Amino acid sequence: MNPATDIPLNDQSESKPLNFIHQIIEDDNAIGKFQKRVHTRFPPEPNGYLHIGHAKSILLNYGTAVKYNGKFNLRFDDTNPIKEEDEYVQSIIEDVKWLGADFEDRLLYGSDYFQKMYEYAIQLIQKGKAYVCDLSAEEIRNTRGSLTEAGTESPYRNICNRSINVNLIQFQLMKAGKFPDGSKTLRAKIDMASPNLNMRDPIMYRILHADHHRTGAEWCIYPMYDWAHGLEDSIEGITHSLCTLEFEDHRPLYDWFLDELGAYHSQQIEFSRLNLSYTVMSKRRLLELVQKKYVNGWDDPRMPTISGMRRRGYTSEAIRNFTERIGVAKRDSTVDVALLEFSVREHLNKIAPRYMGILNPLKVIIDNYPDDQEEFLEAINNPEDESAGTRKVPFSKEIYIEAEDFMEAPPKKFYRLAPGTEVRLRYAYFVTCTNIVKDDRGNIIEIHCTYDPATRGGDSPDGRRVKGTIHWVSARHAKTAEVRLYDRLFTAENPAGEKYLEYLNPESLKILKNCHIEPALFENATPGLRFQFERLGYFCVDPDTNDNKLVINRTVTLRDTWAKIAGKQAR
RNA sequence: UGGGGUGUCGUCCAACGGCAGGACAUGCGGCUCUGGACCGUAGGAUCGGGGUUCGAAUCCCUGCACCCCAGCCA
Repeated sequence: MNPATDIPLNDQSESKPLNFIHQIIEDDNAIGKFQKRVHTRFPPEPNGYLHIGHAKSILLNYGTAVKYNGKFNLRFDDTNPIKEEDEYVQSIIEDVKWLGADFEDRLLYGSDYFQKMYEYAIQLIQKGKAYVCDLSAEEIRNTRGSLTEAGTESPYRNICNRSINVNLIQFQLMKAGKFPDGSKTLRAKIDMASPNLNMRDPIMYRILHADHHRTGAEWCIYPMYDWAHGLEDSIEGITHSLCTLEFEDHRPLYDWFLDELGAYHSQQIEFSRLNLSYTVMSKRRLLELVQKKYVNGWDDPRMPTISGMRRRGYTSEAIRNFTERIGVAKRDSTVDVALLEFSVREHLNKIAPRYMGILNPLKVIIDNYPDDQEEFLEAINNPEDESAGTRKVPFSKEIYIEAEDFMEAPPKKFYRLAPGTEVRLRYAYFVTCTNIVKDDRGNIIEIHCTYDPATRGGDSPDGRRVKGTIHWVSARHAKTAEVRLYDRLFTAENPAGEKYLEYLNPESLKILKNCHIEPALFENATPGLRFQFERLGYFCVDPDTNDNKLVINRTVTLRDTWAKIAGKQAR
């Protein structure tokens, strides 16, 4: 700490340019606005699971609070009982915590302020700035005007028709449940001719005889977003109220309410939401994918949800690094999913222990290896982390290798096993392919090799070199696992529009039931374990795992240079 | 055609009147018991047209393109 400022010195703020929001904050602090206080919040509606776009917002809000030694609230914006559920509240709390955004004891609910909001509404009515309107939903729509034409005033708008006292009584009767749903609203009296549609006497309260997940049947009038949100920020003393671009048009209304009430006034700042290539990010569409079973729930590893990514094996640190890299701005943008995957690989490379596992097995018999012999060869657990140590991997006469690592007629630059070629079995021996066994239809069933005993451990005493090193698992010692391979959910870079379902990737999930893994992994395999299958990618143990079945998810593949070369050769 | 926003490498973000830079992606090379990781290297951008200025991505004018808004959703 710097004793003069109490600000942590470890951040890189001098070296990195400020994003535009932090620039605003520093300008604010320079003139002493908010007494140099910074207090942010993440205000989700509990009507769905959080996705990576929310992660951007959470980490921006939390990171901003940390950077300026401020506070961060988690506040549920739960003003619409029809759409909201406790299940969503619980999942959101879990996700925010998992991301590392610490809201301390400030787990808050907009619904806790309903009484206060009600009292504020009475204040506005008393000021002559709000009125009860009997127009139906359709009538309100018809009198709102259009983008280019002014609206017309409600007949209930003017005090000549309805005195302040009558409005007050009507509003109290609304709250008391005397009217059916949709029969009346409380509206702000602003300007039906405003070019900003949000200012055309916006609705503050609607009647909804619905049970709320927290307040039950206590209320039958519920505040609208524009009315509620600024008050929630105000009540909590939020300084910088960060939201996405589509609320820019709402800022004049946000300001109007707070100014008319003379209430504490936080500053709304808008930034552009995150779009990611090859996926969809709207709650509506994610809900549809879940409800129509295109995926297996909100936490399906193909989903861009926080819970899906967690199940897929992504780390919160990787997601944090990703959101750092993408920055914050106001222009519409679609981030390449490759950047996310890079962040995931980068972190997993440092922390994931390595194991060997065979996804598509091909049996290899080492003819000159003694039938009953077995030995245990030393393997490095993580070349990026010496403290991860080593382990012993069993070896025997019959092993499995990856079917893709053998070709009868190899193309140029294929550095793997082929008739007559020698490769290294990782941490084991050099082997040379001597024979191929096929079935009646010509499919390769197994291959035969000879090994060089002098190369034990993988080094040749005579200094001869091999181009390729492949992974393997001893057949006798192998354990079986189900491996789920995930690919992008959509085939289109931007699956936009109403026909987005047409771009669903039919190959986004492939289940391999006969995978062979080394015993050390089997012993350590508890759900959530993240590891690398050497040469294949990063994987994790899925919670579907039980005593009878080990289920493994592929998180992300390793960069595959050979696939690129092979792809070019095919073209 | 009202109002509010936004235009910089393929993508995302910087440059705050003074050499357009970084990351990812891509190409090439090196290294390697993971064709991984890592290292090096190359190509690649200021929406158009005017103007101000010694000097413009940045300021002014003028076009153009894209996004958002007519829920008793948030």
